[in-house]
Amino acid sequence: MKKILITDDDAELRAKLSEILKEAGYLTDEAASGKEALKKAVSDEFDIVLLDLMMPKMSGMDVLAEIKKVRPRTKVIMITAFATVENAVDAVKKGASDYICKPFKIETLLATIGRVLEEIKFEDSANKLDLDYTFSTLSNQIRRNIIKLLGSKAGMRFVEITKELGIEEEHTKLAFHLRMLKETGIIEQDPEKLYSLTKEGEKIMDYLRTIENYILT
Amino acid sequence: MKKILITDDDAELRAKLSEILKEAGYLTDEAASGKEALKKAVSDEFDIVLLDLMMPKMSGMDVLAEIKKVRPRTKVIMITAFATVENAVDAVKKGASDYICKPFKIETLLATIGRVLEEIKFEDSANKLDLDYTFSTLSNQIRRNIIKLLGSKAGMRFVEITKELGIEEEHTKLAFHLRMLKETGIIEQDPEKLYSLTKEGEKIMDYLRTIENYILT
DNA sequence: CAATTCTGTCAATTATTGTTGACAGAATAC
DNA sequence: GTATTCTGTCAACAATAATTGACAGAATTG
Repeated sequence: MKKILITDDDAELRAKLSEILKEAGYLTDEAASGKEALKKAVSDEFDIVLLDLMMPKMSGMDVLAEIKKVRPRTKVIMITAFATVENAVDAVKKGASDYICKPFKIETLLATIGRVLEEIKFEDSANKLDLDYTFSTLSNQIRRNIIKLLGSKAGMRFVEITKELGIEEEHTKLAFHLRMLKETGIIEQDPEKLYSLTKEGEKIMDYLRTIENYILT
Repeated sequence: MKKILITDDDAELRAKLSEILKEAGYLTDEAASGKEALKKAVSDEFDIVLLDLMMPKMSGMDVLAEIKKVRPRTKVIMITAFATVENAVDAVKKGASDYICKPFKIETLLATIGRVLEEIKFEDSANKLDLDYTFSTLSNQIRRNIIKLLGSKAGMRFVEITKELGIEEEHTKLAFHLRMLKETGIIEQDPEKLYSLTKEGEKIMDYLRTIENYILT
């Protein structure tokens, strides 16, 4: 069940939208001001936030920026009565997923929400693949050790690595994991056969460090 | 090759210790003050830091605390001429691995270092097992989704989970992963057959969140 | 009560991962 | 140049993980 936060200073409009969206199968919550919207978006995780630009005090644009900062994965749909191309472009640049002009038809809103939710699905599956790949790479001790080793010292030779890892007797094992890491683009070899982390590899080493510190503390 | 940082304001003693430790097969570096020691320990990762308590300016105890804060896995061996039980207890509480009184025999120092290194080895292997287990659990998409789902909503029934994950047709698959998660103590079931995360599971969900946020940003 | 849905287990099968020994060209040492 | 060490490949095998279909008791519905 997807969660949508409706932000508008017009209580009547909020109530109406809330009713319609609930009928359409969404969970809804309401916020009367930008400040309230921000507060709710931070404390609770919404899939979508509907945000009216022209609200007193905090401008919708600022709220948008703040929400995206704290909840990068929450999608924000801007709603405004005074549409300009500049505003729209600005909003999208700041991370808005879409931009609707008042007055709008309910179908327009529902269609927009549907489209944005499709985007979420797509992004999620892309991220999942990435995570699969990352976690399965990191689920092996030897590979983790290789990554850490090359992270602390770039450009090592084959023997050097076997020695550091204490697996001099099992060099084929090392060759296997090195090949794996090479195929997945985590490490690379220069013409002198020295192994180093790729950019991607450094990123993964960072994840590893993050988690290790997390577990150790 | 293990790296040891020797901290003492007596240059002669430092040089002597450094020579001995190098002969014993260690990499060494020296620091003349607590401040210098802290700086080096932060910028470089040492396995062991030898720390003299009675140094001008920053007290050894403070340096100890700072080092452990930044480098929780670096082991610190305190060395002091004025040993008291209180100091020793205090040092160990603050995270010192051992406590040696001046004057000491070289054999004592080497033995202490050897013992502490053994501890590191032991801790490392324990951590590695933990990491293996964590990563291999997380390397499966379905399990990650189950964990996230139960993290957002504790106490779900079997069908509910299949529906949320969109695998109504493959219920045996879900049963398999649920059993795995149950066996590894990540999730549990109450008498009404509702599934929830265990404490351990919540911890693992935290790791997952950490990494996901890391990857997404 | 009968029918149906829910919550599994189990065994068989398949897919994926990891290990090992045999072998060999390239580089280096002597 | 010869011997030795380094840096692999390859195929066979072993171990582990994941999927699937058949089945069944428990709970719920009607």
